[in-house]
Amino acid sequence: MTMRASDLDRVKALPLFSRVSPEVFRDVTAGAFLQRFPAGTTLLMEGDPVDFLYVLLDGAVELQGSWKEKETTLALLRPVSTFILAAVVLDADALMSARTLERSEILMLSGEALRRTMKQDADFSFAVAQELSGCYRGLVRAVKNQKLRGGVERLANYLITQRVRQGMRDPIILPHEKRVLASLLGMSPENLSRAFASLSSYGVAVHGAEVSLGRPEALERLARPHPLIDNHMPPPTGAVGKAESERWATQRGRTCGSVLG
Amino acid sequence: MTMRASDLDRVKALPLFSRVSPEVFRDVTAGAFLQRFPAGTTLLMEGDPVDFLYVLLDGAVELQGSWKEKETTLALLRPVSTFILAAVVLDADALMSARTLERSEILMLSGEALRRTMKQDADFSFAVAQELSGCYRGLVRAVKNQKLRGGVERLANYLITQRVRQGMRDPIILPHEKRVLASLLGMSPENLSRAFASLSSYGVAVHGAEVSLGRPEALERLARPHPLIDNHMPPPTGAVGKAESERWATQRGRTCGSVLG
DNA sequence: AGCGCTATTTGATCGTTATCAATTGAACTC
DNA sequence: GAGTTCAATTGATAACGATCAAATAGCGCT
Repeated sequence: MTMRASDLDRVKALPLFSRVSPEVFRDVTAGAFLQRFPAGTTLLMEGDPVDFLYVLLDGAVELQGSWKEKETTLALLRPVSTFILAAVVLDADALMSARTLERSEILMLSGEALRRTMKQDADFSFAVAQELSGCYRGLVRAVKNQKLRGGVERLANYLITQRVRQGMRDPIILPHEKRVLASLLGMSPENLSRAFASLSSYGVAVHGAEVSLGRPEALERLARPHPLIDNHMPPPTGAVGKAESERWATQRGRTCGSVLG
Repeated sequence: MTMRASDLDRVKALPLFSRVSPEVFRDVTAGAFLQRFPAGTTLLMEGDPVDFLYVLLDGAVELQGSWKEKETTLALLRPVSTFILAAVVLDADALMSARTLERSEILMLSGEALRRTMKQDADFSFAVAQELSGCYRGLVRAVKNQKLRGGVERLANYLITQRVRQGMRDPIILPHEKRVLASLLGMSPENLSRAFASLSSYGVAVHGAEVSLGRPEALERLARPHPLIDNHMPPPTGAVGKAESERWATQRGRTCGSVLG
């Protein structure tokens, strides 16, 4: 509907769509619509049927899971990212809730059209499979991060990852509220505060959302970042997808959300 | 090479291959070979390039991740399961090590042939995407399980899941060593022992690998199993894939390994 | 500026989990 | 059947993380 041509260009630039023919792109975006949501809007609840592939074009989205009154953040998304691709492919219910953290612009693509197009176009199907592989590997990293590291180590590695993503600038800017970050890192907000405090002896200084990594080498000796857990992707020059960044990690964007922050 | 026709049938029965044409199946299994490994063999190390899609036909395989001398089990596989599909699709390095827990028979399919076939056949690509979606969702469940529940709760839910998988028999049989189970559940072996002990007040009695759930309802009140975390798939009547079981979970086999046990 | 709301920090305490040490148990060898 | 080996259990202790309570800081609003 009311969507700028530049928005479509940004979607087309996603690795999921960058290599498909114009016809296929037209098919899969047929009936798509752009919506604006205020901060704190729940886009999708756990267990809901998923009718659309969501593409975050502006703002911020949190994916969360819950159990017994408890909630945890599974991923934090920044533009340009797609989400709940797996549920769309399987035409299954959502395993995560999605809510906006800020005022957001979100493009919604028909899940049915996406599945139909996949069955007709092997290249597109392949691109979806690559994207899903990237998402899968992002989650593998997240599980390893969660099970193998303690809270302080997770924070230290998060900071180092952010430093790389933000072009080695100092200070880095925390892209989200600390309580949200705490949930992503799998700890209570109180513990995140204390974790920051305990990193002060490694040169870390916090001023609101600004965090200065005074002595990065000292922090790295504690954090011990590892390429098979932390995807130290270079700063995004354009739209980058999970599959892209995973391929980058091997040898030689961002689409389903940065599971490790 | 030396592989029985019945083995190929079992592979063909996987949801990944069940709907493909005979020609496509021939293409993707071209140059495949069957290997037998003793218990404790490392098939693949973290960081290794992945040249094959592995299909576990007999035995048991553990997928594990490591960091700083620590190791954790990411999944335990039983026949018939494929593994490291995501790395094959991206032609990327393995994020997990794979090792046999028992003497195992493993079919190895050329990753290059698989990718080539995907690009030629939309239906096959779609099946791969569905399988990957199932694997992805399995990991989402695993992260929620790990971040939202405590050790005793994870064990309780594991036992309930096993009860369903084993056809509601009592006692259930633990399919793996307790130390491996502990690693899967994200706790030390000592703590697993204590977790079992603390479940005795809910009717759980352990005799070696036999675990009797004396009062399943009492255990369920503690465990609070949830369909968006625990995939209570009915006992396998044939080969079932992750995508299958995820689709089952929605509405209305097992391929990349049961991440939750 | 002053106010009210929320996020964050800090302190104290409690429960959970890991670790070390030692014992028990079971399977296998000789 | 005694002895060896490794898994599993049990106990003691320490590290870690969660929770409650209270104080502080930051922010938008009037």
